[in-house]
Amino acid sequence: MRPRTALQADIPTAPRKRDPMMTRDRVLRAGIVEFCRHGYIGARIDQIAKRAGCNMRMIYHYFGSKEKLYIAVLERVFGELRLEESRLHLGHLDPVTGVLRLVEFTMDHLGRHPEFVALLGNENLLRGKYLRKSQVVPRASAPLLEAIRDLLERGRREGVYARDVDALQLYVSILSLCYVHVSNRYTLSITFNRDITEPAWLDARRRHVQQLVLAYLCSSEPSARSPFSNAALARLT
Amino acid sequence: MRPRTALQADIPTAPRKRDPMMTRDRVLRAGIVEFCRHGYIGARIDQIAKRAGCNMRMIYHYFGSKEKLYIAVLERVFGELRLEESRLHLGHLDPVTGVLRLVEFTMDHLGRHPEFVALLGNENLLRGKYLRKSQVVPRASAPLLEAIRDLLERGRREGVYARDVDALQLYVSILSLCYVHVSNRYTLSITFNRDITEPAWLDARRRHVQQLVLAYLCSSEPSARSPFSNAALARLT
Amino acid sequence: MRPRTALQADIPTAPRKRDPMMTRDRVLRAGIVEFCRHGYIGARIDQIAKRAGCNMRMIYHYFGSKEKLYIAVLERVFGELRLEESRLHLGHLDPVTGVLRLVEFTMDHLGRHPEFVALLGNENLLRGKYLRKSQVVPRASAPLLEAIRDLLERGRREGVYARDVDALQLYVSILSLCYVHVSNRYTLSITFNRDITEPAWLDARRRHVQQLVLAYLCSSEPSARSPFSNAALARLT
Amino acid sequence: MRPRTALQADIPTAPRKRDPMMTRDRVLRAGIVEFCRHGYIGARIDQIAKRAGCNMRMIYHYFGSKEKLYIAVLERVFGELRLEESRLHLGHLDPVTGVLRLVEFTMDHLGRHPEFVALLGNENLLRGKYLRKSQVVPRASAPLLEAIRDLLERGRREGVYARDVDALQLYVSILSLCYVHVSNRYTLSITFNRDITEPAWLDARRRHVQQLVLAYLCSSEPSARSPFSNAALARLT
DNA sequence: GATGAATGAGTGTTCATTCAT
DNA sequence: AATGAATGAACACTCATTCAT
Repeated sequence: MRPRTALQADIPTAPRKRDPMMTRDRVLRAGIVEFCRHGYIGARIDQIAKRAGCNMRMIYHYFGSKEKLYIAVLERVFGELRLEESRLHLGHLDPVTGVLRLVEFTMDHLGRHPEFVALLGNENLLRGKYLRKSQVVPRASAPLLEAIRDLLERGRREGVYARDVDALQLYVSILSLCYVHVSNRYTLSITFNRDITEPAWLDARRRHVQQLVLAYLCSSEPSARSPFSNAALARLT
Repeated sequence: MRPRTALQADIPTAPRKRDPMMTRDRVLRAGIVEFCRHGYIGARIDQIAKRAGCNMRMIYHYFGSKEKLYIAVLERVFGELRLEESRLHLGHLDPVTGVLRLVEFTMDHLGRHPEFVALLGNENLLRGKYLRKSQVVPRASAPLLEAIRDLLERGRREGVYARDVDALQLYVSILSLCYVHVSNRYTLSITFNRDITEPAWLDARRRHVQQLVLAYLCSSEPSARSPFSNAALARLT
Repeated sequence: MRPRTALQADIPTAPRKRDPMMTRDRVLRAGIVEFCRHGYIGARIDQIAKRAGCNMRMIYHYFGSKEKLYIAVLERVFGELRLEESRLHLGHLDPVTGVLRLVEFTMDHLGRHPEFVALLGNENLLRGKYLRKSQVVPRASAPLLEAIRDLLERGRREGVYARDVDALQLYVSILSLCYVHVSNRYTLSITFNRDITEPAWLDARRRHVQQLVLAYLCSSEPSARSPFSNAALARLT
Repeated sequence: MRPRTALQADIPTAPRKRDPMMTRDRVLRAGIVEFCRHGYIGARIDQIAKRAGCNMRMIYHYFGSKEKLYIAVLERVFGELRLEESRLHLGHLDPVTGVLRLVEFTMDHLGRHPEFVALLGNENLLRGKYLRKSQVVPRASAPLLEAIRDLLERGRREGVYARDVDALQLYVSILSLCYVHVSNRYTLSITFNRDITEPAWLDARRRHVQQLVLAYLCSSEPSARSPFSNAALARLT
């Protein structure tokens, strides 16, 4: 059950006559595709207009400028992610299932939206210049962090999680493990001479990441009696 | 011992007279900065010239085109990474120390070169179009993978590593864990309302990542008797 | 009755407001002048824009590129020639009148459009690179050749023309005799130290060319009894 | 027996060491090729340098500027033509043979040097701007005209030529008839959909032109009793 | 005599944006 | 609401030419 999102180019081709909201929406979705594919600077508004099946002038009519359209795109795409995250209902799942579900969802979402990943990467190239201007996005991720914190706490109480883990560090790790093989799929495939976009490799990666995360959460910190204790581990403490 | 590299904007400002190799090098280093900061499309030739303290024409004299300069930049920056990796001498270290060393180095290198990370991100936005054209880069990463494979094998033989791990998966994970908080430091800082570039957070991250990796390598696969086994884990096997 | 054509620089200077076809036409006519005067490489887009009284950008709006504008210019100028030729109605004239009419028209047209001649010369310098790309021009000259063929045949039947002449050879000769004193008027005037653009000389030339062509068509091939037969003529047969 | 000229690209490839006159000559000959092929504006001095197997700086050393090199090229190429013309010794030939010889030579020379024709065309595009600056060329064609005048006069005296012909008009006609199918070979081939550079067509053309010229010279002016006299001829007188 | 480095003024072309209808 | 025309500021790249060795 993989929800479809606006990232696919499923913009209706027939330009409905005189349907303002429709046109606005078509422009926005065309913008998502264009900005994801070419970044902010690389995006061409005549291409967006063409893809939206409307006049370039319409884009200015509805969004005012390239920058404002771009910000609208950022908000839409982030909003979708946060919305879907909220639907995971992590608070209703047991700690292990919850973490695994989050990993699975994150990997699926990024895997299904490689161009959203590209958009993110581009926004970072711009040092967050536009995301910062958004009124909505910066406030939206608190619930997720709270849900993770809750999972970790419950896991500790139930004795299934052995460590005291920072929720943000954990989420950044989960995100990272699900992100780079998507964001850097081209350079990785080239430098390691291996197509890392093939389904078999991606399946292996999902298992690998879930085991990584769980092994960490469920094992205890290294100690003198730990089987993998040695001199090098001293540097970790 | 953290070697400084060309990524910092430490290009001598005084345009030495009639020093061809010097000029070429200054252009290359100015190109690294400009391409890292603005990506391929956003980079401006005249800005590179200005930063290199030379005439725009010189760039074409030495590199022929924006594209060729960009490829030279990619090769330089990748070459540096691979060179430093080779100096880790992973083959001379015991398995645990070796992995920790690799994690440490990767985190340091990416942390010290956030703009190299941006360059990578941009090259992926372009779908690897230019990296693919390089004659050097695609061939350079085999040694690293071989070194990791060797570490894992020795760890297994010595009984310190419990799992049969794919070297590429492991390296992609290490890279990921060291990469995203750099590549996405702006969007993460904004969405989580927390400055993740501050040294304290980065130190915590280093420990977190090293523990994550080691916990995974040293623990055994989940089994029926495992303390953290439960229904959810069935999906992992 | 000498129709004026676009070759003269009679482009209205006042930039009418919002008249797309007008603007397009003004660009085309400005292009004719600029390309004729400086050739393809020497022509400057900004000069064309200035002459057309519009923005450089408009040229790309209407024609797409310098090359496409140049091809449009070629097509316009050739089209004009072929159109006027078709209006001669050679088929309705008796053979002698027809040939004289064609000579007269060709000399007039080239004489009135020395810059079209320059344009032709330049296209040959480029080895026909652009004319070849035209969809229209290559097909347009068949009717003329057919009309000449008809004139020659009727002349033969009526006994007024003594020779069996190839229509293409004849037309190339007529064209040549009307062409070079225009195309090469500068070098000829310099090397022969004589202004060959003065009306008196041009009038003399017209008579000379008409007599040359008619003398050839009406006389019979040299034979043993021919008054101008001699040893040298042997080489002609 | 077709004399070779500098127009062929027979520039020795080995850059002789320290042979000033040699280098100068190589530059000049490379310039002929480049200017002929691309015209004045289109010619690239780095291409000339490369073809001459020397440094761009040498061109400025020997010729001072692109313009001066171009003028030197004009003088060389014109000088060659006039030199060869003088070797025809028209004064020693009987009138018919002389004219035929001149036609033959002109057709051969232009046919063998299509790129010289292009150079001429280009110089006319520039309105003779550079040829005018030459000290040598403008004065060199008087002997040829004198020789033609002598041929015509002798022909009249001997009774073989029936008309009183202007020498310049005749020469311009001969030149024209030998010139356009070379200068305009591309546009003619395209517009008439026929390859006019094939040997068979050129052979036919030579015969055609010689007959055309001789028919004119040897026939008398049209009169009332002339077989080809009709109403239309009235306009010729 | 000979060379490679260096330069400034263009050149065709592109782009986000505004005007007029 | 919607459109096509029009614009000015860049942009990558080129060229004849000069400088320094």
